[in-house]
Amino acid sequence: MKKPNNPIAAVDMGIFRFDGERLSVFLVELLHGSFRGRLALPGARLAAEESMEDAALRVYREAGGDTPCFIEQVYTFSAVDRDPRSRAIATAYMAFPPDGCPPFQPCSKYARGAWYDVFTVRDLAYDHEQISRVCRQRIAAKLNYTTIALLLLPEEFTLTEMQTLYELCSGEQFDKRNFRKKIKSMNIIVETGRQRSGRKARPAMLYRAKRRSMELVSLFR
Amino acid sequence: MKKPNNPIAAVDMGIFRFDGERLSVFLVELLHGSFRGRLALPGARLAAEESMEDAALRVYREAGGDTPCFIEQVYTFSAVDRDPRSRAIATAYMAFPPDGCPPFQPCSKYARGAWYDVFTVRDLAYDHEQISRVCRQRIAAKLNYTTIALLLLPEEFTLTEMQTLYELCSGEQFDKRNFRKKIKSMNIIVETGRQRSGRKARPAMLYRAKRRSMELVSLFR
DNA sequence: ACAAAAGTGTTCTCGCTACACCCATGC
DNA sequence: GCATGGGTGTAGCGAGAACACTTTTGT
Repeated sequence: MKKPNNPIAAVDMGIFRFDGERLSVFLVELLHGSFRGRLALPGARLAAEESMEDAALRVYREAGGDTPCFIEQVYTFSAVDRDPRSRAIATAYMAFPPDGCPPFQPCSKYARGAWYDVFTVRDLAYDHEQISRVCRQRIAAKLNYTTIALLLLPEEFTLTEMQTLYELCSGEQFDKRNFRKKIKSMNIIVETGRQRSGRKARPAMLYRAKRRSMELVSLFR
Repeated sequence: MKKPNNPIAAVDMGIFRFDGERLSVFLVELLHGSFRGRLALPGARLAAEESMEDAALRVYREAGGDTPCFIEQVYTFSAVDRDPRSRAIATAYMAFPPDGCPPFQPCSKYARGAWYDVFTVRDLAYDHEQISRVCRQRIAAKLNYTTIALLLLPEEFTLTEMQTLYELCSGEQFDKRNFRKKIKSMNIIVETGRQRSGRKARPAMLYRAKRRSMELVSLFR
């Protein structure tokens, strides 16, 4: 019959941010284990009196964050050989830090941590490249029917930045006039009245989210 | 610090079918444990050398099925008190049996099994009512952007049956002419040429899926 | 002055919505 | 013959797609 050898339950966390130009994920360098020295998503074993959601928030803090402005369970990965040391299943979460939070400083269980472009990361530990890809796909999907973009963008953003986020995640280009018309007609953003200058071109209008929560809306496709 | 007390990993399986009138879920009566005598989704602990997907297929067979025509991971449930006996996390899967499969006969670990209307089931064991609801929501969501309906419908079906499925899951009514026009324009079904008679009204044309796999398409909303 | 990015409107097409009556069968 | 559910078409409207030039700033 089945062996009662119980796998370890763990949480792995994809922390994503968008700075107006690039979508990045926060990776840490592992200090121990067979993947020592490799980059990985922050993660932890599930503790006894802790739900996955609790564990996910703990992992987020161990990575150096305080309170995310968004967190969501993504998928559970359970391939038998995904951890060469011991049988482990990992439930992946993704989270976005709020705008203006201090730089992430991971706790001592990691060598260091830094942000990496989501579309070019390679050679992650475990199956974390796959996990990162699934998170990306989830973000891309949710851009089309929620206001998740407003949680990923900084508090004040330009419409060009917003369009860049959509284009990066969908892999296709949009017409500038149609994009702006669509977004403006949706009643989800307001002009701040302020402008962003300092770039070597005409300053852009800054906008902010009307509501800072993820809502279901019909956007593209 | 965290206690290394490792939770049990389990799979719970929502098996759904649609008979043309009602969406049903297969439930078993538990023989053991604190929920003895109660109805529950089929489930099992994850075995040592088995991925979640393997375990899900095993649970499907233990429930009396052979090979599902659709299976998908839905969500992982991990509330600390979801199992009063022991700390357990459950990854929920949903599956649909193929049309014409023999009636389900669950294995000896259950007292019996039967199909129950998804919208009226009550008093399930553990958090299985919640799991069943999340599966339902997943089905409702996927009806709008995939051809999952064709996997839930019998091999030959009428357009009225298909419309009933959409109406039950979405909770709203559709115009018959518009629904048929939309479905026919999508190039996903073909007429069989056969009709369904025996009802006390005009016989209905029977259709079948052009392809028997779930594809991404834009349908409603 | 020129390079760089911001900003802006109109036309056309196609898909969605609303809507009502006749048809084939069982009883 | 009547009750039941099956089947069909059209007109109007709104949303999405295609498309190019002017404006404002930095250097």
